[in-house]
Amino acid sequence: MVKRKSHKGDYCPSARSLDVIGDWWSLLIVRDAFDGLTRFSEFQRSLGIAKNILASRLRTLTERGILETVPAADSARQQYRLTRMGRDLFPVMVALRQFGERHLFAPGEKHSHLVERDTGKAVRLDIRTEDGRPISPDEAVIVKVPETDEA
Amino acid sequence: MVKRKSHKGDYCPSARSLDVIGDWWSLLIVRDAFDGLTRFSEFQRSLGIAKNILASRLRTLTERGILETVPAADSARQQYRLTRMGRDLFPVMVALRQFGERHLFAPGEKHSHLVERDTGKAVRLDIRTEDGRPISPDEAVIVKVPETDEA
DNA sequence: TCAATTGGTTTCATCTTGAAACCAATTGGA
DNA sequence: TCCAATTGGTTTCAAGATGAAACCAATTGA
Repeated sequence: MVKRKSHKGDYCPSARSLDVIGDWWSLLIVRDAFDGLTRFSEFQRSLGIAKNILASRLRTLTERGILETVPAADSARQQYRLTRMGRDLFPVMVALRQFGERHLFAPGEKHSHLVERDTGKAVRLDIRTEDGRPISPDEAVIVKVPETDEA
Repeated sequence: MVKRKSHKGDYCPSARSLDVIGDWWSLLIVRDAFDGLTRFSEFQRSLGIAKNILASRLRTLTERGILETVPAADSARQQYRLTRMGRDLFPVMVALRQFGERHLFAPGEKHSHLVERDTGKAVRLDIRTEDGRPISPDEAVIVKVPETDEA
């Protein structure tokens, strides 16, 4: 779905990612999948999404390799589960969460938290160089791919 | 814009974030802003977005505190610049980029890179506990806010 | 000074979304 | 075992969002 415009050919990896999961519902579905939901009705109840839209989103997420359907275990129905690729969206979820926590809640307003299972410690994202040094955003620059011979 | 549904009241910070920047164009505009673009025409050329849609997005991003307009420096026209809040979207951009690099490019296919300005070293995201231990996604769990008195 | 560019707005056709009705298959309970 | 409810959708249709193009005032540049 989402025909309006495609960035599939873009050299920017962020743009391609948005091409795959950049609509309103897809990432919320993925979030719920991380939260353990697997069934059509669970997603629908959780999100309050129209059923036709949910069906469409589950279909494209599956086509694109973010979700997979597994025949079942206890039931004749199917389950939707995150693929390896889908699980690799975890940092995106954490980043969105961290931004929301910081800016979108009033002081004192309650929200859910992401913690390590065994210790209960908060989970955070760090931006680092490949050799492990933490850096701040303004020290990072994007190096474009050479199109003709310009840097 | 984007009237279809709101998650403003949601207790999940990710959902609220998607409420603010979760449409097709907004994050691409933010990406370009990180890349140094400031002018209406620059965004339009870079994204190939319809002008009415761009105007609408710039307006709501500004209303929501992601961008701000600064009167100018060399010109009578305005500039759009990331606010502090907007700059805090950087980890989201990096996360999307990292996902795209990993899964959305054919082996050998070229893409832009994010590097530290001074050293040229690649920039990556790490998921860690608050005390700095790196952890994997499946060790993290979401703790919901107690609604009535259920955990 | 005059043409081109910028930064939009308006209009309109097309596409997407959402709500509701509908339906076959599955499941759960009496 | 039988029937009702639930699940996992699809179809239909109205309303909303998007995109292209035309248009326009203000700015800039030569």
